[in-house]
Amino acid sequence: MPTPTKQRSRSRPSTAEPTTDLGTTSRWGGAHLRGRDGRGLAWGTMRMSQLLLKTLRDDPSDTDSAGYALLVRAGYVRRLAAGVYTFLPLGLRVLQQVSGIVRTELDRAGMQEVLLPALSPIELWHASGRSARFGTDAMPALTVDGRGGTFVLGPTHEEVATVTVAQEVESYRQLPVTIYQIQTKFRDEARPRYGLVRTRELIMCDAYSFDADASAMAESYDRAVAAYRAIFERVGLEVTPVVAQSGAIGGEVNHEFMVPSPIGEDHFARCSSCGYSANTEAALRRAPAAQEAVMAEVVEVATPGAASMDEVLTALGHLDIPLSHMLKTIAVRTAEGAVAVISVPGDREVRLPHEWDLLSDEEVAAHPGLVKGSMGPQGMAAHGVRVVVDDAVVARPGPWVAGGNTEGVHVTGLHLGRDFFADETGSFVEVVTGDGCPTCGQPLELVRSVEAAHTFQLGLQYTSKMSGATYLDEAGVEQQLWMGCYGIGVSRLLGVLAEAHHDDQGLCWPEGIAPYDLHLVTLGANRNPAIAEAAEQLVADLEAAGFSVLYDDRDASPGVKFADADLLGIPRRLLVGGKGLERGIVELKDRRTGDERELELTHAAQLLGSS
RNA sequence: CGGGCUGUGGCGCAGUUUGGUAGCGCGCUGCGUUCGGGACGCAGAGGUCGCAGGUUCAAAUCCUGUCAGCCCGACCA
Repeated sequence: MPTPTKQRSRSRPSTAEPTTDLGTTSRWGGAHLRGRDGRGLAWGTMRMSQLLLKTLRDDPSDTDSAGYALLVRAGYVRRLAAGVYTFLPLGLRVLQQVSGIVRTELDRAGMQEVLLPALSPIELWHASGRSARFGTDAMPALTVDGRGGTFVLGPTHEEVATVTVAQEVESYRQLPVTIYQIQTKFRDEARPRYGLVRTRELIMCDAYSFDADASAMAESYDRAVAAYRAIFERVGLEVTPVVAQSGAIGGEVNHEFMVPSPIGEDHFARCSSCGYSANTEAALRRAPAAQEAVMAEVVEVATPGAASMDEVLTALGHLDIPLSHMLKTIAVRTAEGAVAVISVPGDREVRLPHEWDLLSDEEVAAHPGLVKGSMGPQGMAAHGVRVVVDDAVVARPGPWVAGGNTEGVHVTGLHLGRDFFADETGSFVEVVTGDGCPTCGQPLELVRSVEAAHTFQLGLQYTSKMSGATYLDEAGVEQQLWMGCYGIGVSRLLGVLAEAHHDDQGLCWPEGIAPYDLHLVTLGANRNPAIAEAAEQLVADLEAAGFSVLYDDRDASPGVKFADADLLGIPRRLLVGGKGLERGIVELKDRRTGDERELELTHAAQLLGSS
């Protein structure tokens, strides 16, 4: 239920007649004339005969998901360009509902709302070092050249937030402080998809905390995470915060907030028995059970031209070796800068730890001992290359098939501990459903999901580079600010919500998210003035009771009105028609369940308010 | 950024193979009949066929280029 403010006067008659008194519900009496109750949406009534809305019977051709197709068909959003959307009145109302919830929860957590500029001078990005990444895929930012120089259309706001707080904060007495904003961000997305889920222009809520030291930063972080959980709870989405990186390097903490969804572009691993969860880049799995080694001799086999696992398998076809007994070996640079090879079973994908990078073809070619397409872990010590092997290789020491470290040659019968030696072992494969949970050993499952929010403990990453991001401590000593940042995709949430709440007929918004509380439909009002009068009176009663109402006063056929009501997805539909009016009742239908109920017309507003 | 496909009234599409001057459904406007789950009749409005060149007596149709969009992949703060 909404928590309507009941301070509006009851003495505001609703009438279909045009009037010069803008204080009444005139024929122009849209919500925009009626004020807001501080936080939630404007209450009052929107007449569909006045609403900027056109519903579509068919799916537009460019829709790629059910929720997005319905948002377009129901007239909530329109696409202007790839990944760029217009919010029409209904869509904006939903957006405002979601941002209202975000605001309430963040304010409650002690954060303070600001509005940072979308445009920021590129010098700021030079200072943080992030401009160097603009040309890469790592940070596809958009820039504009103006008279004042080059500006970045903000993809995120760590720099601006840091500068802003640095200007205002001078003393430990002012800490901690967390600011947030709800604002449009710009990202030069390579491939926009799924309507509002992956866009080039997006509405995001981003928060930035500043603290005196690491432990205070961690406290702010925990508060932000708790606030984010509360937000997801209120919008009715299941969320799992997952560890986003292995944390092996640098101790940087960060979590992705994953919402399971059919339109998810990510997967995360989840253990239903102990609650372990991590995204696929960070997820570990328990070492497989040890197997007895079957000793075999090392044999070189010619595999001309075979570089990929499949090609090698084909070249060795006569030996009948399963993919899982082949070693996939790739060359990498570790976070410390050392060259290493990682060997995993051939039927698994390598998981690179945080800040480890694949060696480029040129680097491989330049390194003696590394042969692209024929790499193996044996004999690497002689070339100063570290050998990292996955636990599965430890569990089953041999025999393995690997590259022969010579062009066109592979080797069979390799054994760990005899023919090659591990400098480091661990979980280096991407987990798959059925792998053992690293903490409890029960099977993990992979869940398709959307990243709906992301939180970071940034530490001194920005504040150490941006000048003036310091404060004086109790001893009068200058200290650097410890920073955290927290982003939640507000417009993306809309896309996820539409995907999560719909059926074959249309959208089914949850209460508190829907653009209006009630959808009032009349049937036959143009032929029977009594129906129009009854509906007008009901609208007035509902308004007085604090409800926002979408009033279908159009002269349209019943089928059209019903179909539109289902499509728009407002939780409860009220129907005033000839049949019911004879008995003095109005019919109430729940959009989601389809349950119908009759209410006494004269007390309907009261009954709805107390139910 | 690679590979594939598609651009024709507001929306969804046919027409392109075999060049002959644009059509269907929905929507829209007017009038009338209807009216409790996307009604019907009659009369209308609306398109330089993405754009630019070229071939031809003639181009939505053939050729070249270009732009945009979609799908698969790569990538993803």
